[in-house]
Amino acid sequence: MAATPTSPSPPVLLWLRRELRLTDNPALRAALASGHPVLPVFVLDEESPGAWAPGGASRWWLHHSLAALAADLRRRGSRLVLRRGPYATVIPALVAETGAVAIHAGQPLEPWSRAALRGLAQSLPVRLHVHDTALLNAPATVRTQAGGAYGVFTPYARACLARGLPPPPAPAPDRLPAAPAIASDRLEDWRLLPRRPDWAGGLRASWTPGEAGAAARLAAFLDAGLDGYAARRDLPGIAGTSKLSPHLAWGEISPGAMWHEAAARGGAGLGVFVNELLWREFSAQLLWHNAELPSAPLRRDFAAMPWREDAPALAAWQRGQTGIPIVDAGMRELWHTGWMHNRVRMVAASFLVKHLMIPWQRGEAWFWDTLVDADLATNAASWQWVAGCGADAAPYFRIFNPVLQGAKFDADGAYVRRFVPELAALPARHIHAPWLAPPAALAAAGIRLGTDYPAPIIDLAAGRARALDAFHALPKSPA
DNA sequence: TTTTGAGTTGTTCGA
DNA sequence: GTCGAACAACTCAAA
Repeated sequence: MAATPTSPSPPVLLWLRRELRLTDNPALRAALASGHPVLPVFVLDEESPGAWAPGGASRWWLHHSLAALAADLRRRGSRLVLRRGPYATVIPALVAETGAVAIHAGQPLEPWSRAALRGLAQSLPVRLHVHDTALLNAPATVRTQAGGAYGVFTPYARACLARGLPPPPAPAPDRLPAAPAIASDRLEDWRLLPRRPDWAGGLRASWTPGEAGAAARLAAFLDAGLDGYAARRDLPGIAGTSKLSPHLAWGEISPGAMWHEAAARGGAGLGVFVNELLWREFSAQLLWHNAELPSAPLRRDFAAMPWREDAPALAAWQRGQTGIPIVDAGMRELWHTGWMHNRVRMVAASFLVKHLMIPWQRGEAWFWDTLVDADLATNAASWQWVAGCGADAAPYFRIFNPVLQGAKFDADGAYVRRFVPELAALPARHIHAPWLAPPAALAAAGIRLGTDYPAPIIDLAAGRARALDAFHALPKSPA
């Protein structure tokens, strides 16, 4: 046989987006199974039509997650390629540049990403294989007996639980067959990290982005045991939640792996913990079936709601200067750490949309920018739920009283003290309503209301009454 | 097709 | 201080 120059075997592209992990990654496994060299790529797309570009906190997270992933790949003889631009131009260019014979990607859940992939599937000269990487159950596969999509959580969860445990997570490969080297952007050049000012100090102190950080977080959470989870997860002053949400948001860990490890440990809180995973999936399938979820109320009659645009009140809420301690503590926790305890999210969100009657989309946008766990589906579905216009929404009269919520879930005031230090010296019985504290108590704590800490920007009872009136005035039953 | 039971997370008021 | 009822009506999901 005549000697012919051997051309390098053409690669397959492993297109990673929100599955920044090597463990339990169906797209990676399929790419490896193809027998071709695997070229992992991440494309930062902030330009596709309708794109929700990552917010500030998410960009910080993404930078460190990509750095961790690149290191994990290097250790396995591979190299992560970074490119920036619209999927519709960057992906075809990568195919042409590398001679790739196929692409393996995760199934996107955001409407704009789905649209981009649909277009690519039509136009690419090679096959685009899409794998379910983000959810326990692909949205299209969970249907009511009538064939429709679920709009109520409990029956949705029942249907998911009937399927039982997902398959065990696949381990990360030891090595990836290297593809020919091509140019990559430098991560630093993407300028995902804040500078001038560098506001990320609290984030660095709170989080370890990346697959290893996710695994360590899960292990620490499960080491503490699931037994008290159902009650402890509601207390913002203690470490009672898993804090895995940002890792899940970027796919550094799979929900299936979380379920498996939690089930292996067992504990009375297991069911509640799995339900939290299913809430994430419920939101994802709501977005899957309602592309307008992030912008328009699911219940159309809410279009008539007399929302108030109130820039000063919105700014006070964003900065944690409303004069309502539990709200301000939550908003400051968010600002400093990129995360807010779930219970406090509900209270702070309810205060914005009910007491202040500011459109839920303003809160959604702020959370999108400041949360390290920002997820399009969860964020939109949760804000709509609080506002009362979402799926399975709270009854209109369910308006959180932030004073009662504080007294109930932060009884000793530890949470408020941590994030609103100017109130730290107030005794617990006054800390959630300093405007009701006797002047002597305020003086003893060194607090001048209106100077050291704001007076409430709204009378809680009046705000509640105004919201109830507005809900009553809504036209009944949508047209 | 009709019926039936149920629906994450709350607050207030009055007995 | 505690407890139960009221707060609307509607939609969903399954039998």
